[in-house]
Amino acid sequence: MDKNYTPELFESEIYKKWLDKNYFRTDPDNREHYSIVMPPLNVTGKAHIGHALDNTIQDILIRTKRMQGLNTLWVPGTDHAAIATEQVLVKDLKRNGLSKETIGREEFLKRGWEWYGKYTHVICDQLKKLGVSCDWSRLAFTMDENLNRAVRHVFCQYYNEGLIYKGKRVVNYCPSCKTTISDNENVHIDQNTYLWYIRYPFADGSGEVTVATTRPETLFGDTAVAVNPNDERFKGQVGKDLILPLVNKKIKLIADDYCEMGFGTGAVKITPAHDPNDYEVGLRHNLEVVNCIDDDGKLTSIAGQFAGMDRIEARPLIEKALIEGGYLVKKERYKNQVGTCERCGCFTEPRISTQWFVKMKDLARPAIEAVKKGTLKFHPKRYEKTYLNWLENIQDWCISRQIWLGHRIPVFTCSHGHTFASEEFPEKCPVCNDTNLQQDNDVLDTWFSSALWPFSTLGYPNKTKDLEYYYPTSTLVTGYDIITFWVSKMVFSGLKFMGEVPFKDVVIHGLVRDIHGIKMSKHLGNGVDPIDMIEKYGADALRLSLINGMSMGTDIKYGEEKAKDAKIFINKLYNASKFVLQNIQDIKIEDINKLKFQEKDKWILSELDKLIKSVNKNVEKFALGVATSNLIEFTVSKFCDWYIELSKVDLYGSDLEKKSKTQNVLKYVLENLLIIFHPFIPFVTEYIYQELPNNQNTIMYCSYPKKVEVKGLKNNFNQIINIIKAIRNARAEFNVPDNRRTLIYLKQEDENKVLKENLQEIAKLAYGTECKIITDEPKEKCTSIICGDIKVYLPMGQLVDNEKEKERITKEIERLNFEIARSTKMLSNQGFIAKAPKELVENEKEKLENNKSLLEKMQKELKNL
RNA sequence: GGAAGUUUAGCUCAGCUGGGAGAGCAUCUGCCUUACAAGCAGGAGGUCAUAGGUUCGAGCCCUAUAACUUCCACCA
Repeated sequence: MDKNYTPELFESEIYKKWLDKNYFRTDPDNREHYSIVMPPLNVTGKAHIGHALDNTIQDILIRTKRMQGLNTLWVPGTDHAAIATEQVLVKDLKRNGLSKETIGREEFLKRGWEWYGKYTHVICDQLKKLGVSCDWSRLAFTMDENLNRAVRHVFCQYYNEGLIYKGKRVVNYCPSCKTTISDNENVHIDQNTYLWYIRYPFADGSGEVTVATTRPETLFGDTAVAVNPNDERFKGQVGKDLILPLVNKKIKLIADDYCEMGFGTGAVKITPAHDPNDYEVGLRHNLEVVNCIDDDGKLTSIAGQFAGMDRIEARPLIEKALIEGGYLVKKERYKNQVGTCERCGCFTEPRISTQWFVKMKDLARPAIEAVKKGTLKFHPKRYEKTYLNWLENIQDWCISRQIWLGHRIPVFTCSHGHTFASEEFPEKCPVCNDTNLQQDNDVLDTWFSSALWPFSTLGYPNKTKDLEYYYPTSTLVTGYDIITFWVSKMVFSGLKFMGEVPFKDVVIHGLVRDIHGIKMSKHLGNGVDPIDMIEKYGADALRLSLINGMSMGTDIKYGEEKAKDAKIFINKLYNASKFVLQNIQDIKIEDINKLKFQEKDKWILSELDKLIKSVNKNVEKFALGVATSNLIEFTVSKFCDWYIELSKVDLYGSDLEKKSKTQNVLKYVLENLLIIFHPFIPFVTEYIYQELPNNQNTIMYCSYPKKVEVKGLKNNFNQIINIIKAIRNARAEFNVPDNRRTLIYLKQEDENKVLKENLQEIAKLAYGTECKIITDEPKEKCTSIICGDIKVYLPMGQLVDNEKEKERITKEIERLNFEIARSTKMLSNQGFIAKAPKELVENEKEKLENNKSLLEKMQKELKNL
């Protein structure tokens, strides 16, 4: 082994071996299963650090369950990310002076496939670098033929059950992406704008009504002005005609509850084509719908001189025209929220259009039930609220998108106007046998296909073995940002088409932010590239740095330092392993159960036992960050700091039996440590494991321990640790440098076997030349330390001076007095005695007694000086 | 407008069903001890956001307040 940990030397080689040996591959059998479907990765670009986190969590769960002997399936997959990919392609065409329309739908789709073919492996390769143990033979893509079939099948079923309908609605439309987007993709941002107060004169010249608006440019689409029916100010005027400024056409003053009396001027202009509320009002009052903004976000011919101008750019000109016409009453600064397109950031337009919808009410109900009944659990639980809140206020789902990439809506119309949905491409109209069929032009929202992910990837709509065996999947891991987007849709789809929830546990993790807590973005350039981190520090370090200390569901502040720190720790583990390996070359492996342990062996084994149990428990609870800190703590503070140092006494000693025993314990502890660490840092653990004698082909299939399989681990080793620590303390207090060794005298009140067994260990770890048990006070000048029943004398010659010694003891006496006072106070509290658990009271009493006797001893010491 | 989260050492965060405040990094002191100087040993550093309450006992439970963050929502 190299002197230091150098992951680049073995990570890719190990991954290749895992792949070559087909270790990730699995098929149904008679074992219990554990399955995860990977949230599909967008084939638009590189993996980011969020992907690294998401997939590390999944890999940890999968590897653990695999080692626990379950039939473990992890399905990887990619998503066609239609809108994003289409944008990239369109941009590309534009660069070459082309457009979608010039090359046509077929050619465009062909280019889409080329793109997917080219970039799928890019993102998959990046995941492989991370060490993910998913079954690559099942790599799925939302536009694979089988998944397409699932989409069409589901669509047709919805359609035939009347759950899908075509309807006119005001939807969010992005003029730059040129498609409808869902409410989820419509991001509201704060905006500093103005409120324009515009005068609408009555047609009969009997006065005017002033309305306030944030969007003067939609004025051209106004078809009414509304006031509240109870508003006294407008009594007798409702029903009269108003003149629409700039357009000079007549519109009515109507009364509708939608208009709130206390707000603005009490009158609001109604633009049914460009505002969802106004549209509703329009329906109630049978108003005309006038489109004044077209597909490109430009004003239509109704806007007269402004026709053809961008709606935002036209605003100041319209304002000018209003002023000139004497219509503008005033303009006030105003703060409000506007919708923007999540993808391109430009202002979205609420727009009336014909779209396809899924009726949600009935689908949502069982999905709500599932969480309420606990068949589906969120971790942490608080995210159930996000989920429930959304489903309980569900709107119908707009599933049509005006783009070309993706699943084209399988609805056909014949020349006689018969419309029907068909799973396969139909030859003729089922009603009139007409063969002249026209397919709907729109494609489906990408989430429509991802909603089916947990079963479409397992073979649905075919009744496959995989589907039968692995569905419902066990755990879904994803970020809180797509609970409503995706998780909820999978749940109602799973319940609807499979009759069961798609997964039992939903593990929600937070977002990875930059070191200042700011969201990483290309725009800000504050992103951390996971591949960079892997190249610099290794995949294991990246994984560990993301997981360690993470609290599930909470955002992570991440900086390169974390990867560096993780690498430093792994180096430590690597070196400890190197030490063990170097010292067990001549090991005679024995049954660990048959060894007669020394106290220190029992101690480390009992610590290992605690560790294993706690890691088991925490992984079960998805508290992965706690599990890693347990693992690190054990490795550094138990194994390295103590046991390895202690083991040197026997390894370098002349007692061969002790040496062999120690070798066996070292191997046992290291091996178990590697195994429970493996899911978190798979590469280095496999690498080291391969160096161990008597191993299996891979650590991946070692059985994951539930506890240490050894009896009789009770030990009294802590007193030795305490003695060593006390000596180190005392030495530091007298400023004795570590390289200056002294004799150590130990005086015991009673015969102490543990002490006798560990004299060399104490000497080694407490910087002694030798450790002697004495019966009388030593003659040299010493400092003395009281450690329970043991009194330690350190002959430190000149360094010991009485004043300093007095100071030290006085300090200790002060501390004891404080402790005694505290205990006494507690024990004299009747409430405490009566109500606290007995054990606690007993403990307190014992502590008090101990401290009292220690105090006595210390006082005697002080007197002697 | 509704909802959730966070507030603990200089920094990043742990802290279980209430029972003497923890880790890592940074910092200070001493050490190249043959696994590791990417290291070892020791130290300093906290009114657990604020104010009340419940309790024998509160970082933890309850109520208010403040600051920050996020999600949801059609108010011109």
